[in-house]
Amino acid sequence: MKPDDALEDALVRVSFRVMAVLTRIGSEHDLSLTQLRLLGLLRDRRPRMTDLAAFLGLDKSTMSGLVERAERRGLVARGKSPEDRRVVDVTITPAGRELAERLQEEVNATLAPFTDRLEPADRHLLTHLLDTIAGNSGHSDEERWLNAP
Amino acid sequence: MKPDDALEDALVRVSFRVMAVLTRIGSEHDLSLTQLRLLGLLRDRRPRMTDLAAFLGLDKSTMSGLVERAERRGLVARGKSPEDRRVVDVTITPAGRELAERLQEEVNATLAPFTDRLEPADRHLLTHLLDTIAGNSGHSDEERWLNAP
DNA sequence: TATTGTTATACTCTATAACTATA
DNA sequence: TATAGTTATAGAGTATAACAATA
Repeated sequence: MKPDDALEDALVRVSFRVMAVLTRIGSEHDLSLTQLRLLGLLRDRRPRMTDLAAFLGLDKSTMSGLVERAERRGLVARGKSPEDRRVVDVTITPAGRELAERLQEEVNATLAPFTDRLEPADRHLLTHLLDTIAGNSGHSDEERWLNAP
Repeated sequence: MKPDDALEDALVRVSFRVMAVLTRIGSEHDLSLTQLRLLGLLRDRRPRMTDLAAFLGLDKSTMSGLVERAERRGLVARGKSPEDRRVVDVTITPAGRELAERLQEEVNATLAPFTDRLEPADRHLLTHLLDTIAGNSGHSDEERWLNAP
């Protein structure tokens, strides 16, 4: 390991811990990490199946199963597009939205004791630094880092 | 969402991106995120099955399958403990260690372009802040955050 | 022909329950 | 009895390949 990979290592370590929190809270509601993310995505989007697969870095056939199981639980709905009748638009249901909001609150509440180890000024600083490496400051690179299955 | 959950949100967003990198690099070597982590854990440990399950937050039966598949690929080995003949110690093989090191290099190289968006001073600062919230500064809280399936 | 989505298949990951073997 | 680990089973997540419907 190169001598100055300390930041990369810290990022990976913290990420595993955050994922552990998400996995636990998800599983308490019978949701996988992927279903959790699906629900989060749908909160402010109404994508077609192909878009979802691209967002999540999954095959479209995987999306079919994912959405099918979420739909069976009443969390999302599938609607055929009137313009292009091949297309399936996916939407979140009221129940799905309610669950997504509750989950986010639980996640934030679980993370809070750890972020509270920092002074308010350091919290702002950390937020800014994370946004910078994620490319969320100014020009929205968003999603550039993701996917590529 | 409370007005000042910005840090929690940034942590979750960055973590998903880091996980996407790990997932992609793992899958290029036919390794799941869990196998990746298993290999990482074994680099400096020689745990029994039960310890591994606790570390990873998995059931012991899940560990059996995980280790069995890794063993079949020659990445890890199982050895019966001489003291307590119920116990199975898991070790990484030379091939497993080599792969683990290559993977870590790939991960760090993939993350580097993003961490390089920061000045060296900010990189050190971010590392310190991440270590602080993860509890890796001074008293080693380690693993406290993890698991709890 | 090309695109959108589903289905069939196969494998990994995961937990629960039942089991074996030690202690 | 209690603990360490495996096996049997079942379901979710995943990709590949083949397919249907639409463009």
